[in-house]
Amino acid sequence: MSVAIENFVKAIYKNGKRDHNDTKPGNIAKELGISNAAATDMAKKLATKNLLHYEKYQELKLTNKGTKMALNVVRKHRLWEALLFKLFDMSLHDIHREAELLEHQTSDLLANKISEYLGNPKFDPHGDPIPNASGEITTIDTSIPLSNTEEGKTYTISRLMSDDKEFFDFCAQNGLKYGNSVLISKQFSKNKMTQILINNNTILLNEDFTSIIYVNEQN
Amino acid sequence: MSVAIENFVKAIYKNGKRDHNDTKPGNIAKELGISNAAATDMAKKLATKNLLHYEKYQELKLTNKGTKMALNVVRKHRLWEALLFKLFDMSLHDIHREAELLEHQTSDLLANKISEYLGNPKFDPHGDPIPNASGEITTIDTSIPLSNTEEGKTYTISRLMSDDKEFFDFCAQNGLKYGNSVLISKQFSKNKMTQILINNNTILLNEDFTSIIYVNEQN
DNA sequence: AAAAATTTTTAAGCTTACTTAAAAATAGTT
DNA sequence: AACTATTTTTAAGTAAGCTTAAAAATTTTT
Repeated sequence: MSVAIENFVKAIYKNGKRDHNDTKPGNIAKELGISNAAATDMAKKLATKNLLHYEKYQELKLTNKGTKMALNVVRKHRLWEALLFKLFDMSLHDIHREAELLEHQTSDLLANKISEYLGNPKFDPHGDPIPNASGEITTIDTSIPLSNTEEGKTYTISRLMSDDKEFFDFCAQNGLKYGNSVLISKQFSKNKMTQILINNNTILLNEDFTSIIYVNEQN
Repeated sequence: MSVAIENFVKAIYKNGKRDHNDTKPGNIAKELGISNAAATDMAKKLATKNLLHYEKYQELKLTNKGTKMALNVVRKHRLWEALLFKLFDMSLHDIHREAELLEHQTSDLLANKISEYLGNPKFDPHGDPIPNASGEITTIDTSIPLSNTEEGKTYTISRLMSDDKEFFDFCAQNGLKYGNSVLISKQFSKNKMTQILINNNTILLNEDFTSIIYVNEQN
């Protein structure tokens, strides 16, 4: 299976996981930076390969086979992120970009070796869960976006759901890192801003950020 | 530049380094597993990109630009081999296969990070020299094939110049490994066999093997 | 040096993964 | 409900990197 196909099923998988699950060709096209026409073509083709269900004008739905393929690519991506993060001093954004390419050129054998070397980690450096070799995500995700947190409580950062360089640069500068603690100083419901205390610094985040930073409540 | 192009210049580079330097399209085609026609087409195309000099029916010759590209790919290949060898328990053959794919999906930045992490090694696990970031091979290779050694002398294995699984399996079983010592017990000039003593075992090698195992004399 | 064998080149054609442009269907707005 | 805007689909076309088959040139053999 080609890189284009792997990326296609991966895009459907990711878009399907989101709030407003939109997996119509146009959204997948946007995700991949290709034309809508190309996405429709590919969707039809992958339907014949039993990777997804295609019905005109409807959302694209991965079959079990398609989901398995997507999870296998996601597994390799996240294992590479974890390995590069451990070995090298590189920004999360750079690590993501390298993993985006390496994920398609990695045998199952190598993926298993990386996993073993890292002690079979359950999460990558963004806090995203790493599927196991069978394509299952065994961890239960109880985390919530920062936008849904309560004033005065303290949380642990569990996921940074983004690929964006500026976002990661901002995170790196402000200690917004997987595992770190944040205290919610104030929730401004009107303009959907959130004020947090982290590393003894007070910072103010807008919804763009509070919707992609996930946390778990500390007990 | 595409994977096909990178592999093409790499194949010319490798074939150009051999004894009977044959870089005509047919040999490159054989190396890459494509048709002669495809190799001729590609050669013409790469000439327009200033990667090689093409003259009908003549050997293909890399330009400086082409050589630089080839060495950059070779560098990434060998750095991956060195890294995988260090981190994981995998056969040299498997390591080679993974590196063959990863080499094309590796930024210069990542290559430099790998090199740095490994302490800027000069050789990969086969003993092949690793070009530096400028595409230069600074080491001087004084090694000779086992077939040219003298009876009674002891040598250090410096290179295993092969990609073949069976060869590596044989090497692994018999302690034929980069850095190990071999004593030449006997050279049979008639049938070009060589008897060596390694790890207290006497083994007999034919020319297929003695021509690709390189060694340095121990003083 | 001529004949035979091999290699290289040319030509035509294929598949993959795209593109743009226009037609058809759906979704949003008044 | 009708009109408008957007999205999806269809259709035609392109570039990369191959293929096979046949013609042209080179190399090897006798």
